[in-house]
Amino acid sequence: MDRSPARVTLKDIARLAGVHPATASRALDPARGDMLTPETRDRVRRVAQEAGYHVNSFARSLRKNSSGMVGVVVADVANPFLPPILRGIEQIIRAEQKLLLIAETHDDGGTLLEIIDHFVARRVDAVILSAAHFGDEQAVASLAEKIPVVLAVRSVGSARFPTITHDDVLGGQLAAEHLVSLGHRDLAQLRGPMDVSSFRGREQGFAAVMSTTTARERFVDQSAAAPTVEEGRRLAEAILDAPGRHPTAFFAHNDLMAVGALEALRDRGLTCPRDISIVGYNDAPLSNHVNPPLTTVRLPSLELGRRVATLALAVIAGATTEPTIEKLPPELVIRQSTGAPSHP
Amino acid sequence: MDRSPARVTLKDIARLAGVHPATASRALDPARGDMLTPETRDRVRRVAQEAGYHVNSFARSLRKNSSGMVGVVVADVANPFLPPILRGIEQIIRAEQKLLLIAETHDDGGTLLEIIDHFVARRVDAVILSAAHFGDEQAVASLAEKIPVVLAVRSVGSARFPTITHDDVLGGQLAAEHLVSLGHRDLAQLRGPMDVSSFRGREQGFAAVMSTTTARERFVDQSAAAPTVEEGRRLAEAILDAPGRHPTAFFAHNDLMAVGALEALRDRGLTCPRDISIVGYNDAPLSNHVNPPLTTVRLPSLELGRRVATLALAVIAGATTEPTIEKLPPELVIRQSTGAPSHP
DNA sequence: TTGAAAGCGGTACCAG
DNA sequence: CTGGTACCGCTTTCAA
Repeated sequence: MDRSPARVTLKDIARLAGVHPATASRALDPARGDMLTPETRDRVRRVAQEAGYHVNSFARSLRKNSSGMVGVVVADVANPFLPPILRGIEQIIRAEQKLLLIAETHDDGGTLLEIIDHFVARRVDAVILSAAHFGDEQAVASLAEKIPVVLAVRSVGSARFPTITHDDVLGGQLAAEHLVSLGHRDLAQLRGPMDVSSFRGREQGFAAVMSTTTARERFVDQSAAAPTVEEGRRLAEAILDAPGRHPTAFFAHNDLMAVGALEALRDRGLTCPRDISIVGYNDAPLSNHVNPPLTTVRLPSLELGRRVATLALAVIAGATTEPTIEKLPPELVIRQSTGAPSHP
Repeated sequence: MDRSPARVTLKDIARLAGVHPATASRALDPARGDMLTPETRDRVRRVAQEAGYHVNSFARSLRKNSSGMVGVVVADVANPFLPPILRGIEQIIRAEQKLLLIAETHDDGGTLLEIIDHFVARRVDAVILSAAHFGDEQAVASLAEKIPVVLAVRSVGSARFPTITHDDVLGGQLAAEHLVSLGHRDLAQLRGPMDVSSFRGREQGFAAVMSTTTARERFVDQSAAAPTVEEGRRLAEAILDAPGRHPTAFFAHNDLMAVGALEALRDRGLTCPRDISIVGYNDAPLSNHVNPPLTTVRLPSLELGRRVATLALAVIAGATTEPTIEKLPPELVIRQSTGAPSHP
């Protein structure tokens, strides 16, 4: 396979069509095509077509100083709630003829910095960051000096940047209210990583409801290092194995963690929801098929993706970057992992 | 936010360091750094560091005619077996200081063509294609004339291109042998889209075993339009609602389809595995937590990602593109959705 | 409406 | 070891 057939350049097309490169450039640009005689334009286009011409996007980008790419930073592609967000973003971005550059941090600060460097070097038109931690404000600020940045899903704490998240506080409230209204009075949270705004919000929304009722929240001093099945199991075990009565309900900050808690129950001969009710978060795929089907909080992720991409486009276009922070409302999905406590 | 602080260029660094741009260029390139006096080199590097210099990758790429990016085409990011593959690819690619460009086809041929165009225009160094259909051979061939292409997961049928897949035929065999050895004699496949090599392979592996035993495979004329829960349910329903006795075992070409079949059983008051055993495929997240936990076929996906990326790198480096086709062996994971037939 | 020329920011080659 | 120079392919003034 000979792979360097000296690619066709604009000059070639110009020569073939008997015009100046500048003219060829105009003919091929839809926006400026009508500066030419239709004949010239069509001739050039036809020649380009036949010769299999493709612009060299480096040259174009170098000249225009814009890459036509939008960078997306996520913590972990494997997180099942991301795909709908990515899809929403992609729908909007592709409609603009731009391409998506996706990178993963694995929640590592150093990797985030590296990725930012890459994105800056590649002059992406904007960065959509959905992997922020509370500590990342500096890094984001310095990035934002160079490239438009939009925060998705997770905020950095302050409202310095345009941000679109799910309303995690409301989500935590919904979970708490549901459990309290079922009659639970002794509840515990299985908390996700506390340096991420999403989990912090859920924690606060939940706690806020607790403080206005006769129910009380079990003090748990640990939180998950990552929102995984293993960590959910670990936290649940710590609570279940503590001396004294166990709580009658768990609010897990994530469906995977909820599943981990389910495992811990099962190991101890407890059943859900008879002994302990569990609310998850995200409505991950198959969470309606685990045993028992999970009561959870569903997020408008596709919509979030679309909005965040639209916002990014607006910022690229130079819309005033009022640091809005918009929160999309979640929805409680009641299934079979929650019920009234059996010994109230 | 002023976003055009006239970015620092190599010329600026050269001026600041009192050297010629060409020298600055050499100082900043690790590969050519030792052509200079250590003092000059370090001075330039320090200046660059302090000034916050980043190469303009367009300029570099224009000159080098290489983008430093590898394009990955997938059918659907939401498919839960993709993340480990992507992770494997990313590990290898990032180690090479290259970036990943990810695009989705949604299994649409037109979209594939568009994406290919984008990738060609952006001069990605290589394309890793894991969204191929049997009909795509032409498109791939024409792409391969311009850019190194490596096929992942799905082949196009012929062995014209370097390809690394899972061994789907073996996977189908494992499923069939397992069910037959449990005593099943009347079995059916819930087939995935038949224009994708993976599903075709599974079908053939399964059928091959059938033909060497006394078991027989129920004729089912439909296959899934997409490997989803809904399609799995639809196919299962068609079989269950057909007149006469139903088979005692299903081989679903995908875990999601298996879950759909589970739904269909439940609706009809049948239970798994007592009435019908089900084998899934992929070992998707949570497939060990559905009810009952799925017997399935596990794929070495991370490994596949790593190999395919390594292969892509080799092809970029100009290694002879002998159109190898390598197949990674899957593994049967026995859980509780399979058992001996109750009325043999 | 079209052509000429300059330059985007680097890198590579040749000379010194 | 370093400087000079040309040029990668395209877009964009400015003139004609």
